[in-house]
Amino acid sequence: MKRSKQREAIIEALCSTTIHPTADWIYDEVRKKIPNISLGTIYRNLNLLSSENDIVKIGVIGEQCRYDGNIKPHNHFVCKRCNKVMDIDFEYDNSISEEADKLFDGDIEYHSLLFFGTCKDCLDN
Amino acid sequence: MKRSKQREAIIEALCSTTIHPTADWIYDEVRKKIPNISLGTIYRNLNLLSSENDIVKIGVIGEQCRYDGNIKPHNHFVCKRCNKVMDIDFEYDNSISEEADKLFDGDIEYHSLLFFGTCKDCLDN
DNA sequence: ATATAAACAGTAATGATTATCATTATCGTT
DNA sequence: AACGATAATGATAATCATTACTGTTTATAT
Repeated sequence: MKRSKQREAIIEALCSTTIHPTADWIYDEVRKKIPNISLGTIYRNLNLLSSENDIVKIGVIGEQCRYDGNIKPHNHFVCKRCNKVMDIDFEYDNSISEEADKLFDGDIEYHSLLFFGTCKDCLDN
Repeated sequence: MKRSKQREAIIEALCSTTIHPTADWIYDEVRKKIPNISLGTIYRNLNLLSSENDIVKIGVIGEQCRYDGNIKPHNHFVCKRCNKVMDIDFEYDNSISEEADKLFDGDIEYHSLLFFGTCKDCLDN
């Protein structure tokens, strides 16, 4: 894998925020520094980086895929009303993948735990 | 909500299998009984039923959304190689949504726990 | 400096899902 | 049993996030 300033800018944008952005958001953000970057480059690198486990592909929330620059194991809350994705600090056994792996007839590498509901902002409005 | 034989056939198809099918699979299945049913009807009803909590929308795996007729709380395993979705029998505390709700500044309704890895069939090939 | 392979920008294509709309089916009321 | 109100449907078009393609540029090893 060669270096590229585009890829570095994508990582920087992703790590600068906790909103768990979409490809579009990252595109807008990176264009401030590299105005002619292509949206295809954003997608190509997000896929490449997540396949290398340098970032986390959270999955499709609403219409678009969400990404996370924080690769430390943690869980997410998704607001069903506004589609906001937030980190959720919930102490539970993060080794459940390993435990499940022992019981499962196949190979379990990792897990994803998502909580769904309504965020405070939406409850207040 | 009025009855419709299309919706009933969709529920029947979904409950007849454990493969956690896509809308396309259900479309093919239901067409055996109702040959001129429309794909739009499949999508419309799957969305309606999941919003009424009569079925479960697992989410997008690979390219397409997967559904489950089994609404009893349970977890899923996703094979990253073949995109197969399987039920996984893993005993853990299903009340974590309620516990997380107490700690979270917002309203948590439910959670989704997905395990990712490689299934036995793929490991053998 | 040059070779070569990866990465890029720009654009077109793909394909799952949703929207539209005229028609049909359901169901409570008469 | 016919009626009226409205939910649901089939057929098709539209949407739009993501991926594929192609000719050009860039990084890096020799």
